[in-house]
Amino acid sequence: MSNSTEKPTGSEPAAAPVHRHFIHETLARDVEAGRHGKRIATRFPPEPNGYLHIGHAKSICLNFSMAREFGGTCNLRMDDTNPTREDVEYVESIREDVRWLIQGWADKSLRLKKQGDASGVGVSAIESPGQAVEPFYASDYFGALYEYAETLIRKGKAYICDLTPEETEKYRGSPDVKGQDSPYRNRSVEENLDLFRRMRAGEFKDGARTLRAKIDMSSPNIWLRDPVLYRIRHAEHHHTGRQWCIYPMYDFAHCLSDYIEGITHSICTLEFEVHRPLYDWILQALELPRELPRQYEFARLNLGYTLMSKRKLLQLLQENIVTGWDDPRMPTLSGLRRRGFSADSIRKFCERIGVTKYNGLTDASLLELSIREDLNARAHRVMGVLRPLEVVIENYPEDKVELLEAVNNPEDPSAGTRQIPFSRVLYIEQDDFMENPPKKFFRLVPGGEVRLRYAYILKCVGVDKAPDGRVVRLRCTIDPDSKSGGSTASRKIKGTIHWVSASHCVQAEVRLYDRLFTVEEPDAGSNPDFRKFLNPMSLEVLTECRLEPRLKDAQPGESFQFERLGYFCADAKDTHPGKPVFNRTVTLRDGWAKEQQKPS
RNA sequence: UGGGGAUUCGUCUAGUGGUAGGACGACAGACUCUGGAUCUGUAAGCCGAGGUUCGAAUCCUCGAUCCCCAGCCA
Repeated sequence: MSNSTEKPTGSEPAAAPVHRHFIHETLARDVEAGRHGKRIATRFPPEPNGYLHIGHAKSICLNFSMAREFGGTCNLRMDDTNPTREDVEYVESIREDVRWLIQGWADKSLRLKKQGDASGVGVSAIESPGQAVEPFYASDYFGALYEYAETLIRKGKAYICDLTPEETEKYRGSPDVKGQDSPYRNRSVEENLDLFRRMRAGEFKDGARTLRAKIDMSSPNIWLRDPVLYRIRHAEHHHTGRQWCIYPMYDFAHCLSDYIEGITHSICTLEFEVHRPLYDWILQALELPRELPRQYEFARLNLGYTLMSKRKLLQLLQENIVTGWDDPRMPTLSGLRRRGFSADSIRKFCERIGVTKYNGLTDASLLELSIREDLNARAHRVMGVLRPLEVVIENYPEDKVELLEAVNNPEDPSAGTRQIPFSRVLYIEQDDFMENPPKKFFRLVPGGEVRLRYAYILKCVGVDKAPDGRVVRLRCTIDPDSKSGGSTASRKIKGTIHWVSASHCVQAEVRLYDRLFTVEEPDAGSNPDFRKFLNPMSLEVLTECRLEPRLKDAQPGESFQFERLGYFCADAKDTHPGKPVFNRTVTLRDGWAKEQQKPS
């Protein structure tokens, strides 16, 4: 929340935060009006058919922040009504990702349920330690849902339809052509009940019949043209096994799951706006005793240079374009985590982008800002040379080693200092030396000087080349009085570069990640093949990197700033004791790169 | 051309009849032993046309453009 813009009245402090998005305002109004006994209960209802991505994070943050703000609850619920696409692998990843994202922030609002309980009553996971808990499952309510369906039949508000899928489509009409009533629309309650029970008993094949709501085939809203409520699927369900061969559709299951769990505000994305009349119709048709939940819609996240559809992300994986759901180039929470994004930075990002009904395209720089901001404050600075160029200091004794003091984080004095070894042979970055430098290049050039970070001023006195002309070694000298903190240390030198001592450094693999696509909207347009826009440079693996000694002990997942280069984290999977592998999370802002891009 | 939504700097977002503000990005400068961080400054916007009003981003009318809906997916 930003600060109030209101002027203080008298000696009173400024008023409470004023920037509230429309969902927040709705909830505040409902609490004010005493709806639901002033209670707020939201839910995050992913379908376990893929991994959670940054778009889900927006929804998670929204739902949990509302629960948090109003002292309410937020249920984690698997929206698992389609057995053919769902899997326990996804259930587990979703649990982990949600927990990771909200940990220490909204975990008090999180509601799970006692293992095996199907009542829809939640428990606080952190307030009931030791208790076996699990997410809510829409599939836990299949029994209750079935009863509601029979109730609807008895009320004459639903019927069994024998139309084939193709016929059903034809009868439905099109947006500007009214539908026609199904010939089975006026079956008796008794016949409907009998048929429905036999559907459940497994007497019919997949697709042979459906249960449909009896609403209005001439409605301008297609979702009100007798929508299918139940379909036959002889399939094993990841949570209910072989217990059922009929499964409820989303529209039937979702509103009722909300009702069963006592959800007050059912927040979803814009594409469900046209379903809202159906959400309300089902709940009202059942004439339920308790106050009903209501659905609200917000715009899903679109982020530049990436994809935000589970189907397309799965395609990337199946075509081996990425290595898995947690490939650091993926916009999944597991991918971002592995890339080095903190939960904090993602929450900050979600707060920054706001919540509206405008379907926009969020600039990727906003996400980069969030992680840079976070890591700038927290990450320890280290020196690492990605593409080494050997430097021999001719006026430095061969057997001498000095330990130089370096600060761990200039943004945080409490992070302390460390000692780094300096010796006659060093590595510097190939990019930090140029024989024929362009204007404004102020690093090392033949005959020129540069400051070695935390060490001496270095002068290049000779360049050794391979037969092919490639520079293989720099012969240099140091100004012995120029040691950081020394007598002539304050001599002004334009450039400062990083380095490592050749005999002390650790060799490591570093993976340089870049955006996955070359265009902002790889899936824009009617039928685009987003693979055409894959960025061939989205991953570059460097195996000859030389890092300062302390990095040998980097812990999996630990983040650092490699000075002048960017933020890197030790890969959680491939880092082994003494043998780290680093992922570049994000580069530092690079004024030099910008300078180079300028036309001239 | 049926229905449902949306439209404010390049991007995201405030504003609810009374000076269009913030953030990112861009640009310029200061500072800097990270071309980082930090600081300062600059440019940049109400989809359009009418109307109501002393006064309109805001209210009314008519247009324009974009998104969503014709799964027995969610």
